[in-house]
Amino acid sequence: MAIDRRVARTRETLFEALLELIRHKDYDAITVADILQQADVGRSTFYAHFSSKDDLLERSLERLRALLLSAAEAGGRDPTRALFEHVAEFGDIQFALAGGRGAAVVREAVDEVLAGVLRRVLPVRGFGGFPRELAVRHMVSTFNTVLLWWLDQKMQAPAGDVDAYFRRLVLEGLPGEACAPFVSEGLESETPQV
Amino acid sequence: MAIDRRVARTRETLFEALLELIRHKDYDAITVADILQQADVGRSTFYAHFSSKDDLLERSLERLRALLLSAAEAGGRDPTRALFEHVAEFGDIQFALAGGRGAAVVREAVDEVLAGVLRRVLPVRGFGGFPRELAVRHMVSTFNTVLLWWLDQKMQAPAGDVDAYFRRLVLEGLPGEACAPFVSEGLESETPQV
DNA sequence: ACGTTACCGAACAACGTGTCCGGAAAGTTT
DNA sequence: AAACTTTCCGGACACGTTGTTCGGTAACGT
Repeated sequence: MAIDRRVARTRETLFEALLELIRHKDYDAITVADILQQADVGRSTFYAHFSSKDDLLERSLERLRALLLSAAEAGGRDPTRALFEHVAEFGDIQFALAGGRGAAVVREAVDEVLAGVLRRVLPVRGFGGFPRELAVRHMVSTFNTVLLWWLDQKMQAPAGDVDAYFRRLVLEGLPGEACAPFVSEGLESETPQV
Repeated sequence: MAIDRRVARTRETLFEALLELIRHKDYDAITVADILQQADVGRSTFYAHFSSKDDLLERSLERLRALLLSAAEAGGRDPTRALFEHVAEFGDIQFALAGGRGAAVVREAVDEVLAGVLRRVLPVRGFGGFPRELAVRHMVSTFNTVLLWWLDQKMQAPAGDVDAYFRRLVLEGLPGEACAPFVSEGLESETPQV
């Protein structure tokens, strides 16, 4: 007994309705009624599948997570570049998600995925004095920063260049002269070993 | 004619009531009625001063912004260290703000303050191939990452060490060997000049 | 063709929001 | 201290959103 076509169709419709609405409205400003109208679905039907608007969003993010994970794994030794390229394909969707408050939720999802991948892949020790957790978080936040900057630039640069930016930021940082006078002192000071 | 003491007292009470509630509850889950009860203030009085709960939050953040700005400026050539030290003083408040969803709003405020300071201080060009905006964002997000990591660690390390971490991440990045195999290829590849 | 399951649509209570008002209380001015 | 001004209270109100319920109808699976 396979899944009833109706439930599959209804859920799919609701997923896409939410995404479509997020494109134009802040997530917080979207009501269940809006979703129902967009999806042309009855109220009781909605609550038969999802317990709330947030529930619907979470299920949607599960799909996003699966998408990103498979993209990263398909990238082999170059997972971040694969992610950037993947974003380039589904650009308008991601771009829509980048604005407004709903972005925070999506950002967290991306964070979660990336952190999960990194924790699985990275060595336990050997971060040159940096706590492992801090190193992981730094890579994740840098990736997110580069990605959001790229989206705000409407993805003018090719994905490969963007990935190169990301790598340079993580591995080499910003050139010292450029950051003066903001980050001026303590350059040669010893870093604490924890 | 100075400001009526009552209005000053009422607003102050409401500010602190919101902060106190944020310590224990998610910002989204806090209702106006909660604030009224906590502050022992009438409903109509609340709306005489603030147009909504979000309005109250924004005004609260204005105070936070002023606080951070003065702290950063007082730090002279070492503004980030001054910020870390300031957070260490008012630790429990900041720590409370770090959890839950309300954190996103506060994070944005910190972002805004830092980005403003950076944009005022940093040179227009000379980022070694990095777009200026990307460089600014990277510094801001790295600062936020280090700060949040520190708070999650319950601020065990001294502020000076944390600031050193921040500097090293921005100026030198993570050691290459540590990041392999995640960031493995393209190390010596030329970086695009935009 | 049959039984099963999902959908609709309307109604419902519960809750939160923002506004309005008259009377009481605290502040300010002379 | 008295008169004047402003704020506060607290209760009531209309409104929108949420999540649930139920009988009738349509679509599905076998």
